Amino acid sequence: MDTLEPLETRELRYFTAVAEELHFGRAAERLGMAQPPLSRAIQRLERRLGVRLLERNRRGVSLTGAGEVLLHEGRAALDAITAATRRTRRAGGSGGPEGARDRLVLAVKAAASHELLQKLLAAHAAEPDAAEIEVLPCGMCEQPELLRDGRADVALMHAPFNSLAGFDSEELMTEGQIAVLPAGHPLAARETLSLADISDVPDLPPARWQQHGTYPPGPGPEIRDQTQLAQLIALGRTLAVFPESARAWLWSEHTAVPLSDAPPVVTHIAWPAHSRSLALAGLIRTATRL
Amino acid sequence: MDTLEPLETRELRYFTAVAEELHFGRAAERLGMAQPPLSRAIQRLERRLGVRLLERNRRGVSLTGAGEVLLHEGRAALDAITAATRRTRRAGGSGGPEGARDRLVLAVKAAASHELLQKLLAAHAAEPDAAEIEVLPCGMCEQPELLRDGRADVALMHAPFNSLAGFDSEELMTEGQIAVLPAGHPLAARETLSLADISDVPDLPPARWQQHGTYPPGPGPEIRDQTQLAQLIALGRTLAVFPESARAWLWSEHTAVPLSDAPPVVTHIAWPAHSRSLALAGLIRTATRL
DNA sequence: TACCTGTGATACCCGACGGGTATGACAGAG
DNA sequence: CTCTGTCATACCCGTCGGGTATCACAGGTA
Repeated sequence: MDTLEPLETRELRYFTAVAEELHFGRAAERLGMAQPPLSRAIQRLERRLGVRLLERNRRGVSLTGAGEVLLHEGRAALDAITAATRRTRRAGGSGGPEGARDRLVLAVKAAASHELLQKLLAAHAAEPDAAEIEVLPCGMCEQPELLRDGRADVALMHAPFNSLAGFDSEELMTEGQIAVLPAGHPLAARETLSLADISDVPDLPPARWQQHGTYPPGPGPEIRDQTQLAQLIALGRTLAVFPESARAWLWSEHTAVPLSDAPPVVTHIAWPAHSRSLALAGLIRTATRL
Repeated sequence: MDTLEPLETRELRYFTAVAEELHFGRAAERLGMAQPPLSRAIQRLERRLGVRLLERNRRGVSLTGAGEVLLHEGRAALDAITAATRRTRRAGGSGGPEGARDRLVLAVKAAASHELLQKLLAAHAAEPDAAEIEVLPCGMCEQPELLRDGRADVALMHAPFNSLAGFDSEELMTEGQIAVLPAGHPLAARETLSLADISDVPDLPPARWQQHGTYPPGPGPEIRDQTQLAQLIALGRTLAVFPESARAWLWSEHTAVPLSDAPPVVTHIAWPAHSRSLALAGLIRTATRL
């Protein structure tokens, strides 16, 4: 009876599609198949698990408690599977037979900790038998996702912006934060600022980053990347808060003022907790010795 | 070409079996199937990944580098899948429709932190809407495994014995360690001891715990559980080091002597980093307020 | 050398199941 | 009462997972 025969990957993919769309037709389309076999697959899954996952309410579909659990756990499992695929391909694919130099993919928030990254890469390259490092630039908060699904092996993360939950990590650097203001603005003349000073400046409303294709509400300008933000600051339309290392790429129309009470930004090197790769261990050793 | 069609769970199971046995016949037997289809499945897997996983050396099989990667990553993925199955079944299975009280499985090293556990369970039961807690006693080091494959949702772990890598955790308690000696032994008369004092006592060699069915080498007696250890100490054959809370279950033939230089034991409550369960959050809140 | 043994690979067959199309059942909007 | 949108059912087919029988080949062994 309770055979505990494991879920097949395909079933998990089907279920997450339906659970996300809450609509069999759209889910089937997304999966590139017809709707009836999808329905059957979900039914079979529910039968196998002995648990109702979806509530079919004649008009749309909703998740049961168990369905929500499976959606979360299933996503994690699917990530683990694609990570296994990617890392295996990477380990054996490129070079011919064994002996192919190990390759590590390092995910880095574009333009963040640039100097640190330079030093790290230089120091690592100087090591004998160092693995080849591929730098994967990424957006603000996607390092965890990249590590989880195997597109990256190791990442530079920035607390408190990235959560280190679920990863092993080592601290590399701590820095304060600065307010970046239009050079001509009255506040730019100050020696230091507090978060309160800049939280409610009427003529410099905080910019709104695009999140999942949509923008949060508010008065500030809408932006999609850091260059747009830099330009808007230069135009006197907004201000922003950055780690001190951002001074490296400021424009002449920008003025940086230290923030007295902003939480410090801690740069970590982080990797999946179960990693057992020698190449990774070498990189971490190099990083912690910087 | 590079369809990146995901690995099926079955293929992963087959591969890990072969990779562990390094022998197609035995692996097939373990999987309850015949050898030829297993061989074909592995070949197909290698073709799909475009990577050689096993080196067939006419006399036995060995893992390639990519094979080792897939073995590690695949185990993690399989754990994630069985965790998804277990937690989903648990979430929807027991009680009828929704509203069934949440249930959490708490893994605890048997007899460790007993008093803390008592207080935690009492405090939790006093909360309104508290989830039902099932206590799962386990051996010394298996809490991480239980959390990973979903047999448990949360665990009491003891640094530095358990590694917290890959989990979220909160510190609950710190305690010193004690040496537990036969009551009549000369060392038992001391006020305190150091690790050096007890590391090489000829008539009290450290006991050897069974690990994966086998015993490490050495002069000490072989044991399989804590009761056997307690008895051997009472008989004057060995000594042991425990956290202070072990005083609760000492026998009258035992004497506990504080260790001045043993690292403190820190009890944590730990859970999978991706957990999003309200019931779990409630338990953690209760625990940290103790 | 010749043979036996143990190993993984190949050849062939069958039944199960994943997937497609057509259609049904049913609730809600008009 | 019909029309529409939605998921379930019925039925068919091709693929593929699995089994049995057998092959190919390396190492011992007499």
